[in-house]
Amino acid sequence: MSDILTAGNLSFAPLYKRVKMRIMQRLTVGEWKPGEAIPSESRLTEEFQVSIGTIRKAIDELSAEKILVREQGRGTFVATHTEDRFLYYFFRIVDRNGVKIFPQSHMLSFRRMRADANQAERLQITRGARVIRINNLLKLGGKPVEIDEIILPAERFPGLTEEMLLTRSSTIYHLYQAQFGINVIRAAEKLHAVTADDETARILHLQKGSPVLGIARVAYTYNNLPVELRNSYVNTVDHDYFNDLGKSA
Amino acid sequence: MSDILTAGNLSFAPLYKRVKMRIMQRLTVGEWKPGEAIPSESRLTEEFQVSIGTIRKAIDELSAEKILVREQGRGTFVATHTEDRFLYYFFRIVDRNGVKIFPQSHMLSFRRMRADANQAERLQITRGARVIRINNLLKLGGKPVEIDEIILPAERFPGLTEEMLLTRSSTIYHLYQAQFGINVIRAAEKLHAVTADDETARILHLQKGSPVLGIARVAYTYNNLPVELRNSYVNTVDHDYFNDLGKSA
DNA sequence: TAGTGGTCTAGACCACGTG
DNA sequence: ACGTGGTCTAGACCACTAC
Repeated sequence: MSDILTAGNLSFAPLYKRVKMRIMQRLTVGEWKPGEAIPSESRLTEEFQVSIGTIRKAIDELSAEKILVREQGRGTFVATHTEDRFLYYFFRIVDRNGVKIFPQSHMLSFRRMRADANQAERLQITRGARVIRINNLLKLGGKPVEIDEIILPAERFPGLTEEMLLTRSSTIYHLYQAQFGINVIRAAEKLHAVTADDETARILHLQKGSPVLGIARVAYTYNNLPVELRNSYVNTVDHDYFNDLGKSA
Repeated sequence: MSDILTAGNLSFAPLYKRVKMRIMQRLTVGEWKPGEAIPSESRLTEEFQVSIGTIRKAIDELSAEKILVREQGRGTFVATHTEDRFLYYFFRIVDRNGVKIFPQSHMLSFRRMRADANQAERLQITRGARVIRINNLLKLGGKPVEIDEIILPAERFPGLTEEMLLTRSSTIYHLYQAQFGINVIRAAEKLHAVTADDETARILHLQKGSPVLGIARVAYTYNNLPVELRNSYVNTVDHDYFNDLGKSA
């Protein structure tokens, strides 16, 4: 990703890269929304006045980046945060047998506050800007496994209420998308082992002073724009964080 | 990867998939060795009697999987374990500022032994088969950060000696490749937080009972064949394990 | 049956690295 | 100057989905 495109200059980029960027632009402004089909390849040829091979190469890259999803015989769709996609890309906790199950989320608190220096820097907003802090407990198979502290820039989530989070039926990333048009497509995580503080230990049913896996995440939407901060602590007594290195998928 | 191909049946797979598999076959048997150039695309056209577009699509996938590396104007090469590649794909530890530096490895022990049930299962060998156990200490900027226990199936590493490991000048994956023709292309890791045992704490300059990040890795070569087991413990006081979710690269 | 994405071909021209 | 991979085109046919 770190090439001429992220640098902003695409005047001299290959045609298919420019087509790709024009498609991304239209996704960014919400012309084609998550779940919807984009125009067919042959229609895009007319629109962009390039050959179908060039269109295909642009879409190839976008679908490799999980921004678009192709379905033979049906069309090409803007990626949505279905449970599958969430489990596959953004939730890495597995049980001792390597099996991943869908977590149940329980909200512990919801509060509006101001960004401190660190949060502001990571979210690329000004210090003191309004943010929303959400604390969740995730259970797997009924057992408390992870606690999350989520920080959202309030400006990007206008009208977000506690009620909306309590009544949501699917993942929070799906809510960002459906309610605020924010499509999380990437996240960077830093993991470390720490001693659980007393409250964390209590909530995760661990003894005082137990080690937990800490995860600091920044989630991004199109154009590497940060939209969510998340600090998590995971009880890894019966679960692991799974990671596959060197895979393309 | 989990499609018709890994299932072994490729009679009805698309032509480019069959070409890809024929190329992989020749990599597996060592006809083209890491670092060497494979024949040019136009030469492969003659050899396989398919159009250049089909060859390109096959190579596209292999280079997306980091098995081949294209270099415009020069040719297409079998991927090698250079420092860059190692750092990028198989070494995830960064310092507090997110900067990755190349680790210095110090061998603590080298021993031949027999696989226990768990090792045998993960390496897909028979219980009691000969294995080699290597313990290394990794330092970053002179500070002890990670200890590794590496288990290798002896059969795949004939003639591996302590001496070879002590005198190697590059990464251990490079040694597997140069000395034994084994090219690690993928690894699966499970991470958890644990309390360091006393010896681990001592070696990593941690207080007794400190939390450390435990990593259990299985490394694979072509065709998902496991070739190395690795259990690591990382001092995450000044470092993190970095992971990028949802990226294609 | 019509429309979609998936495969495959054949050829032209460009950009790059090497001699 | 030559050979390499990179881009782009135009068209044919196949496989799948929906109506």
